Amino acid sequence: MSQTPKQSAERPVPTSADVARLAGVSRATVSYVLNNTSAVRISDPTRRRVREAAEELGYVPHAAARSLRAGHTRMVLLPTAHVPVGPLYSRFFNELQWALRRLDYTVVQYGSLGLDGDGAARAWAELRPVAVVSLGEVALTPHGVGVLKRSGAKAVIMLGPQRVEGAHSLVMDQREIGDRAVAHLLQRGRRAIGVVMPQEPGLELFSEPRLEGARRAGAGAGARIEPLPLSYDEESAAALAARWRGLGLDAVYAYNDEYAMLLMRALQDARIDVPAETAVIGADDLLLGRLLRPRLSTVQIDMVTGQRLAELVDRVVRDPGAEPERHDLMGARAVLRESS
Amino acid sequence: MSQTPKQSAERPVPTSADVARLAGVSRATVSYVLNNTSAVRISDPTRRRVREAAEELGYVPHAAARSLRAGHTRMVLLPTAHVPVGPLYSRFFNELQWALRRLDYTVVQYGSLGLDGDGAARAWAELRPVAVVSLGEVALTPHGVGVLKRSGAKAVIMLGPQRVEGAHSLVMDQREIGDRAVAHLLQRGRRAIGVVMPQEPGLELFSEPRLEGARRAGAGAGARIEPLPLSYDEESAAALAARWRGLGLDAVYAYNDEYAMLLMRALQDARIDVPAETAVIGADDLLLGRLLRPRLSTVQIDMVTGQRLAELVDRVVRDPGAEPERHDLMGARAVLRESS
DNA sequence: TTGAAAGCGGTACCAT
DNA sequence: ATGGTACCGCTTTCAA
Repeated sequence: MSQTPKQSAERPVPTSADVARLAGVSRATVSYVLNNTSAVRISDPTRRRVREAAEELGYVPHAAARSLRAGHTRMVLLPTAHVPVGPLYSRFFNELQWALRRLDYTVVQYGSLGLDGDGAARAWAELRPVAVVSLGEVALTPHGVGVLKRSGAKAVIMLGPQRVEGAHSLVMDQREIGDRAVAHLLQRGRRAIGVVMPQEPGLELFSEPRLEGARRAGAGAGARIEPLPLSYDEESAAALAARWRGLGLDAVYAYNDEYAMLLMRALQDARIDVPAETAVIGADDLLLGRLLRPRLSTVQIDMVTGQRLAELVDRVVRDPGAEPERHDLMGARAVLRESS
Repeated sequence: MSQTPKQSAERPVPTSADVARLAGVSRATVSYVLNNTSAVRISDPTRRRVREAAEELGYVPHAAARSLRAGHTRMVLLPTAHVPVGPLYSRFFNELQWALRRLDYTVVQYGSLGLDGDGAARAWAELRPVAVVSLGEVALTPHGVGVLKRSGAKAVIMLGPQRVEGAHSLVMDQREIGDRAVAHLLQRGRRAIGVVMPQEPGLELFSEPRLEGARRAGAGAGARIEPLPLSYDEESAAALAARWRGLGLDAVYAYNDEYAMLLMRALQDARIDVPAETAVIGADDLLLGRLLRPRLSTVQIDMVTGQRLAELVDRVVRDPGAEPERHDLMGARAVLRESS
């Protein structure tokens, strides 16, 4: 036991048949004992022998074999491309994992970086998950939804900026955020508004609709809306700040709090007064945004709770026949602090 | 096709036998065609028929059945408890995922929230992954390593604060970080040093060794080291700042940049001059730390690249017999900005 | 109370 | 060039 098991690669993995042999019973009995099958009475001595044999061999059941036989899994697949950053997101994610586990699902995040919509759906379908919950980073097509359902997925739930045919959709309309931000700036008397567009890949799904929402809000008031590409580094921010006065803007909605903090600092370093000369607003309501001076105004976003989403998953799994629902669950409101 | 498939739950999932029947060939032929088996010649017309049949039925192979037959998987399991926050970590994570996919592994994150070391190892072993890479959030015991290896895992790699018997260990000695931070403060002439201890759960694995490193560095110079519990909210920071002068400290190492930013702001609001009265240093070298004034000094941490880790995984999988290696791969160095 | 055996969905050997 | 079939590990009915 204390010896280095360098031959472990050679030794075959113990199966229930090995346990049965060692305990002197049949494989059926092993299964009954280890699964506590209530429909069958097994004598206590036998139970003990089986348990000891399993322990001694270090037997661990083979999940694939089990679910193959069962014809279904309890796997909930969460496809991820980029691990999303931000405390809002990660709190949601942890909640969801925890809640699903409590409902006896196995939560598996499947890295789908570099797969297109249909290829990804195929790869997911091969795993025969009982449910797929897409957080919107990987585009899900109606065809992809069909593939998943035909492969036995009871629930396909899309959490993201847009609704997908055939899937239950939790629509987080990102346009709301841009809308609220710009509406807030308009209300503060601004009329020439920049909208920061992050250059980092993978954010377009969020930044584009936010810009659209900003445009919508601006159009109603005859305001000017100006997209501003920005990379998440100090040089890019400084460059933008250097040509700021030439842009003729009196306000900026900076995608989220991180970009807002970055840009606000660059503006201040370029001697542009915030908020007097230029108002700044972010989004996400990060704690860190309150640490700068002036305190950063922001758009607070209501996120669905992991608990609620887990309940939806479970409900749809139990009753897959129901029509795909569409919930609009995003609420967003501007929070005035000091930067706008 | 355009009709709502509300009966989809009823329709059985198509198997390769269904494809064979529709194409008028045997299951073997289906397998050959769809896997492009080179050892076998199949006529082009047959190939086409099989492909069309598969397409028409929406056939997707069953990964569990395949790996059951094959006797092994290409799954690399990444257990996660809390999704870690921070750009450093998420960049590493994305890199690792990408690099492993390029090496033809399937990357699966398995949520292990609320499982203890051995229970978690068992749950992982059921999936029969070819490799397990623990990022240190879920404690891995020597016994757990044994379970995994006996279940067929070729590589068990532990990336974390401490080495684990039997596993390849990439030791990121967190003590280094506390050590460097305090050494830096000593060098700046400070002698009474607070060490922020986050109260958020799940961080002890990092905060405790960092404190230990701080103590070690302080002991050599006869400095005073004072642990300071702090929650990640403004109230907690304000409360700590309010009693700051009573603590008699002239410097603080604040766990990481986020806590450092929070505390520094609270100190400033309490009219404690940074760095004159109290020096502040964080860790992680976040971009946001440079946005505060004074700019936050920090400890920069070398993280192993995802690429390198993926290569290690692949190497160990190919040659599982090799003795577990132990790499000390953490480099850390203090970066003087303005807050210390 | 326990055992024998079928079968889940693939793959690959051996025939034909 | 293609088909028949044994087998991977486990669960579950049916018999004994």
